[in-house]
Amino acid sequence: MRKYETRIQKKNHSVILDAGLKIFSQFGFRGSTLDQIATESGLSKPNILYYFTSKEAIYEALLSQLLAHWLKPVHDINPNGDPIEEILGYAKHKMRMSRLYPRESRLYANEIIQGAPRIKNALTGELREVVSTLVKLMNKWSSAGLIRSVDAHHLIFSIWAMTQHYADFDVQVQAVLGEGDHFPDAERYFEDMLRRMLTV
Amino acid sequence: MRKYETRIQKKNHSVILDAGLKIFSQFGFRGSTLDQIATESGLSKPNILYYFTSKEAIYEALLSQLLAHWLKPVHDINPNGDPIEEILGYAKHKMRMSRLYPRESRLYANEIIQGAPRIKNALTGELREVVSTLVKLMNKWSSAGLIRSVDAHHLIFSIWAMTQHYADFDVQVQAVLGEGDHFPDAERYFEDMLRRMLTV
DNA sequence: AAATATTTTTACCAACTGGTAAAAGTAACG
DNA sequence: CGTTACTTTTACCAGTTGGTAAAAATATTT
Repeated sequence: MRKYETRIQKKNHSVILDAGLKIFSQFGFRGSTLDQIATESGLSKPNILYYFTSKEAIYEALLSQLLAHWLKPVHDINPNGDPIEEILGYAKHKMRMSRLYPRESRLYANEIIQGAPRIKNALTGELREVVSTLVKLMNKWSSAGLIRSVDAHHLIFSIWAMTQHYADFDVQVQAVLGEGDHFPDAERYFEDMLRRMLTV
Repeated sequence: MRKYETRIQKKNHSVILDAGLKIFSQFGFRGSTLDQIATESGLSKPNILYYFTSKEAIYEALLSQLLAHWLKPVHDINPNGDPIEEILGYAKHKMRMSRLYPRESRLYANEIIQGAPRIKNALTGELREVVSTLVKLMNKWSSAGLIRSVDAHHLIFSIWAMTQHYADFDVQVQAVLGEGDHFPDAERYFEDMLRRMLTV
């Protein structure tokens, strides 16, 4: 018997996930085919099914990492730090993730737009929980007069909406502004917006 | 010979477009099938292809209305009106459209996320043009000291991002906030945000 | 180098896909 | 009511889809 995971397994596993990410993020689950993933990964279709039991298994392996990935920066928020800087830090972190991981963002967007059929439980579970905690913290801050009194839920939604927009609607942004990196300007605008919203 | 469009044609044409909107907005172009549209519309597949030459023709008929539809409220902006109220009016109008036409919003989102393969020309053409005009107007307003000086392009993006978020990510919003109509709160938050951003 | 475990390829398949041809059915006009 | 124009159904097809079985090829261990 061999070890649990061989070199080859480790490599092909990640090659397939990477190809899957590229294809699924572009076409959604139903619109993607194993043949596309096979071509993209340089492996044959049956070879892919040697590593993953099905097309769905690849997709779910990708999805399962996603939510945790997006929620990680929430946990970096320090309840004892300076409120405005903590929220701004979170927003900036999220924006940076949109720049660095646009495919992940689009995969998530596709899943949500299509009704989140395979992730709804995580949304009403983990996501709701995390948001609830964050909302309580923000409300505590605003009660203490440290930030302006705003609807914390919708503040969070606006952070998500803005940051994800630059990843998911990249084509549109590029069409309007021309090609190039527009994140620096976006970040400046966004920081200004949040400071205005939160400064008492 | 008959008239150009019979009753039956008119009805089935719209029945098919409505079914197509529902299916395409949920699965994107590649992920949708004629059989789904057939089932949804209550017509047989060949019958659908009697009214539209192909699956793509249905999709493009839907797309062709979309951009104009989204841009209509921009043209209601009155350059001689009160700047803040004009921008707010636009934002509110856009938000209302997200509530009333979530399927259209999702269809558009799907198309953009997937790289806008059949609409890119319209983005670099009409959309860019309209945005450019609006940006000039906003810059004039801020030069005249009527609104705060902000990056007009990113202000527009933030309006789009926020409004579309409530349509496209509806499942997520419902998962976090519970089921119900969250547009009133969203609109209140959004109005507050824009006033804060734009008031000198 | 033989034996064993792992990886890849080849050859398939049944279900589904977008689309067509032609016949049958229905509506409307004269 | 018969003719013509329009609509729908039936039967079909070639290409694609996710997936399998089994053999061939390659690594790894002993």
